[in-house]
Amino acid sequence: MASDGIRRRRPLRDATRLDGVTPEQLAEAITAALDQAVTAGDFTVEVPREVRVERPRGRDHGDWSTNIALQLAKQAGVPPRDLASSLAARLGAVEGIAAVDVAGPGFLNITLDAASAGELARSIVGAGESYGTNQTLAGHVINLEFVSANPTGPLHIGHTRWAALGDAIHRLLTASGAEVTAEHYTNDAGNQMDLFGASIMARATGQEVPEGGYPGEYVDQLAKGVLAERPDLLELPEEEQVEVAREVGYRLQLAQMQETLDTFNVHFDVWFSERSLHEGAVEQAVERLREQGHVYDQDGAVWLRTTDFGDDRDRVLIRANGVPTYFASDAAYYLNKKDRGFPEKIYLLGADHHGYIGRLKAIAAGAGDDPEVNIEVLIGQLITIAGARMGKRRGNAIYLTDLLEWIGSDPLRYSLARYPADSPLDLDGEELRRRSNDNPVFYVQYAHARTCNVARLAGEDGVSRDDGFDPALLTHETEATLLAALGDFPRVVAQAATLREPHRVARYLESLAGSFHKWYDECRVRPVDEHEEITDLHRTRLWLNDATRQVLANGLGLLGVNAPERM
RNA sequence: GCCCCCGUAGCUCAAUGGAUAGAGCAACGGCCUUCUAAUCCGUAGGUUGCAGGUUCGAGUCCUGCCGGGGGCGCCA
Repeated sequence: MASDGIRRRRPLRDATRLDGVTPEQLAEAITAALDQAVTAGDFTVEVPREVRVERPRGRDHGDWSTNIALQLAKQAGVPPRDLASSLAARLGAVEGIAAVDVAGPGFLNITLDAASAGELARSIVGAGESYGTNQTLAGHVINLEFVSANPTGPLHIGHTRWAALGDAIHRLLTASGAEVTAEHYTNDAGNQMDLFGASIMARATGQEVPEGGYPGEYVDQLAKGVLAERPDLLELPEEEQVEVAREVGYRLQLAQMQETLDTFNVHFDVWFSERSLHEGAVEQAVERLREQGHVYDQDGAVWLRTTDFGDDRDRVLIRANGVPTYFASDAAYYLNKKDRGFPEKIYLLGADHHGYIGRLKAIAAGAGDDPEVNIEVLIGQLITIAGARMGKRRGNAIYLTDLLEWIGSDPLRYSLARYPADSPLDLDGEELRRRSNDNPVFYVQYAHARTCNVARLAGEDGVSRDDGFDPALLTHETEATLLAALGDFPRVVAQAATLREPHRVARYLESLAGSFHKWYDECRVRPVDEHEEITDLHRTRLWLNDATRQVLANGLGLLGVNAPERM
């Protein structure tokens, strides 16, 4: 809010309703009404600690509704509609509530008066970027791991969905008060790295890549890069050649991955190297699990008895040849996260890794943790993007860089964040490319650009928020709808964070953009021409316009999508 | 064989156990000397795979089938 020292016209009246009527206040009012009804002897019931207020689908059911009467009717031994009527009579007297209706089997539909509802516009503008943040997950300390690619090639379509969703979940959890570390586990140890080095070396000398190596065209580029950095490569002793190719190639490839993710607006706090676990941590992890009594030796190998914790078979930690398995690294990594002080560890894995859940939980249990509390695995179905060009590249891989060039970061991120992770997805690439309302991202972005345009032109006309605000003027049906949508945002954020479902934010934004466009169509913010006097109606609508801009921007920000000022 | 996910409009997908199951695309029809027509308004489109069960109420939860996808290495 402006702090220009100028007194506003209605400080006294507005001061009594600074935040409008929030869902939380409504819930409290309902609880109070229940208490009063019980005290008055209307019925006897145990008043629940928390009453839920929800936004009905349609405006004809009011601004907010609650099913509390339906829930308590049985216990109270009173017909639900009677119980609802008792509450309605008491709620109707609450300041800011214009009407309370009993509907259907016993729903309570609550309609706010325009002034109370309209106060929200000013609250949102005042809160700015912080509107929507909440404390639902306060106190949660979370390690969020996603993507976790091998650094032996470019990120491909399989990583893309998790990059978009993981980053959005990171933002959602943080916005809901959790302390989150976004982490990428780089699988830079093991046999595949040697194959990677050998593949680069082969291409550097014009040979075919070895059996099981990496055939992609990018390996040629890496070979050139390695040669540019190490012109002496081919003069080195043969054993050193592969090692140098591997290490320099690794560095180049990792840098490229990081650059691509940066372009995709995906950010990690920690890039964790698997190698760092092979300097003692893996052995220590095996010993720690052995001390807990879950490790045994058989056939020359070292096993973890994961069947004790629900896995369908035991797993090898150290092979008979003395080399630790990938699973052993995972165990060490888990203990490392635990030691670094993360009670909650969230893993985002592709559907092809779902067999890993049992093993990860066994590790947690074996380490003395509670798998149901300390581990959360989100499994995402794989996606296909029809029309994606893959013919040119060997290996039929679709790379994230291709998708970024072809579709663009915003439409790609938005499209991936728009669907729940566990639904299989088949997107049409050409549809995502089109700069039209075929793609909902432009619908939402256009709404944002429109709010910016309105604000800019209104400013040129001399309409200023600071000159007046009278929420009682926001009486149009589309204004009530828009305000109700704006008020729902914090709950949507909290729910999306709790359920780890960013698509709820996207769907919400589409609905909000729709409410805005309809309002824009019906209600003018600016004077029609220079002869029309500027009134509080113009100014108050500008508040509402700017509040909408803020929520659209905040919501798009949670998805890692830009909010353009012009389109 | 065992385990996980999915099945909703012609297509891609929504819907904290709630009211008349919703959007977009595709189809058809209306509004541009307009605060930006990437907007808005309207028409049409459904036995939520099938059969039971749980309850005031089920697309949602439970059981069994049918169909699609994925997973079940001393690979990573």
